[in-house]
Amino acid sequence: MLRISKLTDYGTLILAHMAGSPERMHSAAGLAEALGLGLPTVSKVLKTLGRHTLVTSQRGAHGGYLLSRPPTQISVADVIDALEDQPFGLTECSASAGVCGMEGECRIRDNWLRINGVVRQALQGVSVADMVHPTSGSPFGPQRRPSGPDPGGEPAAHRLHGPATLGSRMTAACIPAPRADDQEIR
Amino acid sequence: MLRISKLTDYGTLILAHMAGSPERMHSAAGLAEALGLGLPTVSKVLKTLGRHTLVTSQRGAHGGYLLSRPPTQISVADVIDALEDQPFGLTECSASAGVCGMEGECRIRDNWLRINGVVRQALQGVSVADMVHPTSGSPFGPQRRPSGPDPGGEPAAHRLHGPATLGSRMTAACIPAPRADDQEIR
DNA sequence: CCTTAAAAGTACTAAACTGGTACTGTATAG
DNA sequence: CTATACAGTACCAGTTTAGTACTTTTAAGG
Ligand code: FES
Ligand code: FES
Repeated sequence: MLRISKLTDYGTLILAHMAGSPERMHSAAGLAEALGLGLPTVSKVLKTLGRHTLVTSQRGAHGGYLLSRPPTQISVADVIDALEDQPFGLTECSASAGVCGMEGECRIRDNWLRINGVVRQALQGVSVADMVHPTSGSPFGPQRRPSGPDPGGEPAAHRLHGPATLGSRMTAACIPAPRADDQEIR
Repeated sequence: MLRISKLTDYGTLILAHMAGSPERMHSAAGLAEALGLGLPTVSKVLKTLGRHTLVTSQRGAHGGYLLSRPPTQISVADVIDALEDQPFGLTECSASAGVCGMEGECRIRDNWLRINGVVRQALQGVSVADMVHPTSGSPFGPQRRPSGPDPGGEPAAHRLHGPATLGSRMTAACIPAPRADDQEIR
């Protein structure tokens, strides 16, 4: 489906939120409350992020999570790497070597590898600090940005497909402008 | 998982194979045999591609499928659009408008839209004709190929002679160099 | 006509994956 | 010593994907 998983989406959301006050320690419960997500879910995501050293954790009373590096140094690609358990790549075959017996003769694998590379560059060019910005600044990846017109203007040439149901409340995750009662660890 | 679906992978594979002899009509059975995929599956993919006008079909005896435009004008993004039934976008929320009630206040949606744009550009920069090339040429189009006329006849005689052991089942899909007995419609 | 080849359409099922939850264990502040 | 908060594991239900089967329609050719 060419989508990141919801958990990964939550991850970027959480980190982006934390990037808003990088010095502070954030508890899982506080983040869950602030973002409108379930505590067990947030907890799960943070645990995984911790395992991949994107956040550090402090256990015990008044514990919580802290970004382990400046938010400008955490790219969306990092988040994906941490939360998606399969290696990066658009096709199974091009994601890792050795899974397919035909690698030697395959004529399209190289091309997938290159596509993967370009996509990854794009993802590496955006940090979670960029995400929290109101989109104005952060002119996006230093590299590779095709010199063409801004993709935002993409003509509506391609029709919408199916009804895109999925009527669940919040599909992905949102950063609802920080609330007053969001005090986290005080 | 940030993967395209297998069906989509098959689609690029099939189209890349057809791009090897763009003028010829290919039957679903012939393609299935040549690529080592199941006929019902190939059939399903081609039907969908037809519905999205990437290929045209001819029914009846000696029927088959034909690329509906020059292969240089069919991008990987087009294939994805055709075969993935959800609209393009890395997150559900950024893929289409109106699914999320928080669009107004969301502070990260814009950034996802931009990421989507960059990724899409990368995917649009590669045509199925590029895919069949031995990776040497085709320095990965900056973006949209000039929609001008296709450079005409373009040899397309990329006939590598290959053993094509075909025995092993492959995970994704491979282009095993075209075989001698791959005559399709004769 | 009649037969045969081939695509179109519909529907179903098994398997895999995802997302979410529960429960139990461990560390730390006060 | 107790309350708090993270860690790890396991499980389950819902969804999605991939593949198959069956029926119908179209066209060519004798
Ligand atoms: S979550 Fe839907 S727009 Fe931000
Ligand atoms: S299919 Fe695995 S390498 Fe081509």
